[in-house]
Amino acid sequence: MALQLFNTLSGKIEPLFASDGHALRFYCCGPTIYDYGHIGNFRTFLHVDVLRRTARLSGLALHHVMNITDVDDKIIRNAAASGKSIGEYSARFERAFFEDMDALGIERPEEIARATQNIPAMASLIERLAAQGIAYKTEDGSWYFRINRFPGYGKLSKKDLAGMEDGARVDLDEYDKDAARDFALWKAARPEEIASQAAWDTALGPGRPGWHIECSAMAMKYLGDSIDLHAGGEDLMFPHHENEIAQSEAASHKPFARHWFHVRFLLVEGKKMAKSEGNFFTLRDLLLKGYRASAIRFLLLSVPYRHQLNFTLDSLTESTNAVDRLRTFNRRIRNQAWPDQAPADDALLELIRKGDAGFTAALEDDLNTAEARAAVFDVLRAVNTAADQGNLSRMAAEQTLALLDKFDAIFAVLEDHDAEHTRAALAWAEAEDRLSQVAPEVLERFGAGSLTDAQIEALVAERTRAKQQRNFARADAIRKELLEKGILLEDSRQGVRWKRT
RNA sequence: GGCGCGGUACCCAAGUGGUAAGGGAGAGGUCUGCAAAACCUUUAUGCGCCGGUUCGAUCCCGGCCCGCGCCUCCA
Repeated sequence: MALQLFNTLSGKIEPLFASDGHALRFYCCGPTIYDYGHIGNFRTFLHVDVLRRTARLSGLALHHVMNITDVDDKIIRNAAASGKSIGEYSARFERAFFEDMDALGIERPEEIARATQNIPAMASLIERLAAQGIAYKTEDGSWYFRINRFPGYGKLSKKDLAGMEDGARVDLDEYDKDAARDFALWKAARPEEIASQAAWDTALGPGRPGWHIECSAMAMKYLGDSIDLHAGGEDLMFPHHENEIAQSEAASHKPFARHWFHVRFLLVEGKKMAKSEGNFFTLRDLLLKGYRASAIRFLLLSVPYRHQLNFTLDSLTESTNAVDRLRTFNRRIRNQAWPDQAPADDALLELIRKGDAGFTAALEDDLNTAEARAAVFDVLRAVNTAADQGNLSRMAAEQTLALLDKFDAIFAVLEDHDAEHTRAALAWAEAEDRLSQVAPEVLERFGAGSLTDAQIEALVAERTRAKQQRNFARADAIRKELLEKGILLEDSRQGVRWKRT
């Protein structure tokens, strides 16, 4: 069974396929690097990541391009305010963006396309539109797209142009363009933009590209006139993606993207998480409060992409516990030797097989991550029960591990890298003089003077010796001391395990 | 006003025309030197409200109430 995915354009769930028979050519609108991203931004990239991983699970090869918008009004404004060029200003936010992507376990696309490195492609696309009279230049030297020359305008967002007549919301007199809905393709250079190195000399005249033309030009340059899939947050549907369609299809006279994928918003207290609302959390905020990167990933993926997710710190704690349970289970099954034979093995093997099939089927059914998760927990409980009763065979354990590997190829939370991401966030906070934002327990557990792994191991060994001598008072004292420093011990037949809480 | 989405147990959440997955939390229990982990039991005669279709609806249709998003930069 192939991956079935909701297509915003058709309004239906449709199979996703590579039209060239080789690789899925897909484009995802990336970040504008004027500031740190918040976790609402990353929700989109996380679900695009699951889409990537599921497509691969279904046998699709990928050619995924993501843009970086490294020139825009906010970048120009902030760069000017700090006396830097736009490149100097935005570099640190691009670095931070990829650090956050890594901490959240998001795979890199096959190609990253920076707007400022693709100006010629944008200029020539505008020239193609100008040659048809669809792009026109205004007195100040800017270029606009003439919407009434593209009859399909509104087909993606299902907007009726007749209901958006000129003058309805926009005062035409403020603009030097033919119709209020016409959107900017090229913005004529202003003096301060030349100072920030945010202007380019092209046949269109000095200036910089509009946001919409960036994506059209880069998608077509890297992936061709007609692409398989285009992804982004739901807010980009209109006008951004609508404008991309208009630009690309008006220029090429071919369908631009066959399949459109939109991820719905993350809410906070019932409202959209947004910079402008001030109700946002960055990944760094949360790591410095002591939440784990894996829990954030798991929470944001647990609600399917077509539903809004109301983010709360409580739900993040729940996710932490759920990830812990999965990790404990994974360690238990992976690190123990299981007998060749076990009673009731056929029934258990069948249950695992069903769980495995259910996991894949759920993902292939429009990326139903909630149901996929549930399939794994079903197996977890049954296998733990069998293991408790001595009824887990080596074969069943291997099948279980195969499912866990498949699960982790999508969810990517079983391997514990949380401490290193928290340490990195702490180092960043120190460098940025933001230590006041760090929760005390994070400082204690991960900051200077916190226990190293070797010190922990030594204490654990000392406690084991004390236990062997039946000096339980000393053993319990060590356990208590470690727990206060965020280290939880677990005794088992296979020895003592410890983990950070 | 136009377009789109949603209202399921204490919280998060899946789902189907035939009688409610899963996670978290709470309570009780088993196991263990004690813990932790794990397991067992337990928490919706009901899926926003009112009608309709049907042998039967949480799931289909109609109306209503509530919430969110887009219609302007925005993941």
